[in-house]
Amino acid sequence: MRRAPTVLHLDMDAFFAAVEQATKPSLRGKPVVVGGLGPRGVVATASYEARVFGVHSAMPTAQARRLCPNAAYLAPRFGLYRRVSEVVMGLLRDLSPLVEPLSLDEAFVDLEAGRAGPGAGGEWSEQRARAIGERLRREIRAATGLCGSVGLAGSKMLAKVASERAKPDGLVVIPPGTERALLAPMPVRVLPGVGPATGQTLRRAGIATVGEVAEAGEAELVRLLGRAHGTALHLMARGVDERPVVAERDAKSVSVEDTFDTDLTDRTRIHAEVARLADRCVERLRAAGRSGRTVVVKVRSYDFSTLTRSETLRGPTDDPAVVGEAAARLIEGVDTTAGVRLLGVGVSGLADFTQEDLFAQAAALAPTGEGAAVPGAVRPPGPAPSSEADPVTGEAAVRRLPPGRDVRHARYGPGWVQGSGLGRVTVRFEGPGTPPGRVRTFPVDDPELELSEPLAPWEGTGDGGREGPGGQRSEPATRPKDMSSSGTGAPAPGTSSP
DNA sequence: TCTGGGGTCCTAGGACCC
DNA sequence: TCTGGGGTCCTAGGACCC
Repeated sequence: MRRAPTVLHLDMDAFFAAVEQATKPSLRGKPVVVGGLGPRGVVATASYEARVFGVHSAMPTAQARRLCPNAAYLAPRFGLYRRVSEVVMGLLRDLSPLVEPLSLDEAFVDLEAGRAGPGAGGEWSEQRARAIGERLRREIRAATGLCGSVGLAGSKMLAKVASERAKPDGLVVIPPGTERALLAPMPVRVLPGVGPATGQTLRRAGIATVGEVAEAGEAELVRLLGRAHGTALHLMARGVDERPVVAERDAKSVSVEDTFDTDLTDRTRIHAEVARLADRCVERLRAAGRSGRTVVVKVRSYDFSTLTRSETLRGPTDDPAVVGEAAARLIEGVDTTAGVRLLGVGVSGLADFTQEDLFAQAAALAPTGEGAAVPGAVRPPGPAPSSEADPVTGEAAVRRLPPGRDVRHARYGPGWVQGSGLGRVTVRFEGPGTPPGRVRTFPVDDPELELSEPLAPWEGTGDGGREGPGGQRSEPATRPKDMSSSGTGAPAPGTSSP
């Protein structure tokens, strides 16, 4: 256990919603809900203004609308969130090479592994860690305009507990030595790995607080929860957490899934959807430069019961045809007559692309390497099939103009879709660097209106010259060493640069 | 208007092998 | 001629996390 609080946990505040507010000035200070907007959507993130009404993550969007009808309901813009996340993670890597991202908006940092660690800069102390955390928060705000909360402690678990207590927009240190007393009265749910089911099991055993878990004894916990879970919990409850911060690991599986607005029963349609999902899955697999051996099909029924069927190939593949055929075989064996609300296709048992190459080479050299007989052995050279071309139905058109979507009008410049329907679309014309903008309504097929790429909080809308995606180098020049004393608190509007 | 989408890890049983 | 064990792989399901 560390003697100084040098494990840092960063958690961005209401991340998706905050990015939306940073790039849509009219939404600042207002309730914003980001998530699925369809009949079966759920909330991904609610802004703090929306949380006041009881809206929270994982809540059905329909329920959120009842609780907070006046919020702005927006479809997620993952590409933009990823770009903002990369800037934030870059700031973390300036603190230490040992950064472990947990998601787009969360990461651990091992400060002791940093350049400023012992050997380079002397002893660690609470004061020193706190100063680094506060500076980080200023840098994040200066670079992105967003708030992040920081927790500092002697272990991952406690650092996370600390950042939770720091929210919103704060910093909390849990000095090593104080953790056990701090944890004892807290509910078991704060322990990582304790969810609804484990919480229930513990409650039935008369265990409600972390202190009671600590007193329960390892044997009892193992009996209740199984070997791995029981021993882990026993340690955590006493504040013992030696898990190291580990820089990002390779993914172990890739999967895609779709929930349908209404349940599917038609067999032909189900097969077509599985084929589409297989293609999308392989696209992602290839983009990651990986291949995999096990193909998984997932089916969620009308009653929410879920099953999976899997098949392991003789060798890893990234061939869309091979994955598609395996998925088709697997779905063939599932009774879907009662209705299907979700379908998914995944690939696991991932291998590096290089290994796949060797395998493919070996197979290609084999005398009569029949592709079908040796699944995954041979990949035809063609490109991965592109995903389905959307038919230009009315429904599809609406799908492409979901609330929040970036558009651009030839006369009025960049803006975002506030709503659409009945052949019309309402657009608010504003951007990261502008004051709150006005709303105008157009026919959905207005030739002067086109889809456009998101602007990041630090990208001014200026004279409207849109460069499109790929402006990697137009990212803010993040130089935290130079910026540490110049945090103005506002994102640079950057209106002067073309 | 009940319940998204992307993951991770663990358990357990059966097959198969030594 | 029998109740023996252990390891690994595969499949399926479940809990949990963000």
